[in-house]
Amino acid sequence: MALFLSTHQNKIDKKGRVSVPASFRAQLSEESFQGLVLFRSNVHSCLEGFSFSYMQEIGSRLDDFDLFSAEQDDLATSIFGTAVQLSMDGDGRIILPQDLIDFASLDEKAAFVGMGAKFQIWNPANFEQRRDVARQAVQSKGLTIPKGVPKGDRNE
Amino acid sequence: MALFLSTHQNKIDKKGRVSVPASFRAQLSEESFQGLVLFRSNVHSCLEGFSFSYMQEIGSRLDDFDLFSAEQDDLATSIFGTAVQLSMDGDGRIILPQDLIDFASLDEKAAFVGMGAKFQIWNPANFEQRRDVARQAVQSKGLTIPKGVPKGDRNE
DNA sequence: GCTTTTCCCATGATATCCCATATATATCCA
DNA sequence: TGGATATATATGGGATATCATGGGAAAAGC
Repeated sequence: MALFLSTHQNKIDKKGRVSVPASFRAQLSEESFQGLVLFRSNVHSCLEGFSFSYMQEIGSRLDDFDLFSAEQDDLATSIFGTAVQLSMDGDGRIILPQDLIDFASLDEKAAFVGMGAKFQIWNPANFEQRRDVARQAVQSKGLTIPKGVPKGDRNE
Repeated sequence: MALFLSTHQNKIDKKGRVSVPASFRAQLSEESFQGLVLFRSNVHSCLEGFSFSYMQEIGSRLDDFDLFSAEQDDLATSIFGTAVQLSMDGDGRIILPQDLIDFASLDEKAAFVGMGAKFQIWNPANFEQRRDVARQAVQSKGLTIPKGVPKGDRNE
């Protein structure tokens, strides 16, 4: 499973290209499809990035809903209908579609933020505020990571 | 299994032709039959699009209903009875039958909406409303993608 | 005959590929 | 240790391929 770590700021050139951080590429390179999937965050004005196989995993889980059920339809519309599949060029760059650039208020720089199994893409200035808010929330609420469930009992 | 992602708007020319989005074509090209199956949605005023092999999957799921039951008869009629099999020309275009154009209220543009294993074709304006409704439903009902729980152990 | 469908080619926009360069990091050898 | 060389990364730009779309010619149906 991919593990995206740390924050990297890369430039968006005038063709709309951004280099995916090399360490993220290393995580994605284990994939059969050399690329990634982006969609709009439901919470923040940022983009969320996943490996292609993670989307396939979501796709097969959606298959467990009844076909044509309202739940399946709503989820598939809001997840797959708004996702964008991007391939990387030989130098590890993707082209950000204009509507996603607008959604995340990106201009000349994009901050790639590792979130473990996924990552986010932020306008660097907006992310600094978000990071401060998140850190305060963790402190004030005393948030912790739940302890590990034995491997055999996990929902994976 | 095919995985249809993202939303693409393509023009319907005066011959009734529409380009199937290139990424959808790539998914369909793995199929033995180079084409797709369309039928009327039972829920929305849009068209449902499937690969031929996924139609076979639907057929086998329908077999789980009692043969000759009223439900099986209704579903089979509304799905298979209205389905059309369309082939693509050398440039990846299909010709939409007039009755399907009318059913989905299509005019000069068609929005191809990826839904994972299937896709939908919408009038772009109608889809924007549908997308907003779906997003609200996901948030208000708290819908999430279920974790991969073994089939018998679910709380559904 | 005429209409409708299928096939083929042209075109502009865009994405992709390929190579060049700058900068940073790592490696090596005296 | 220190300096030189090699490697990896990010970025820029030009050449090429792909895609969506339009239109015409050939083929098929009525």
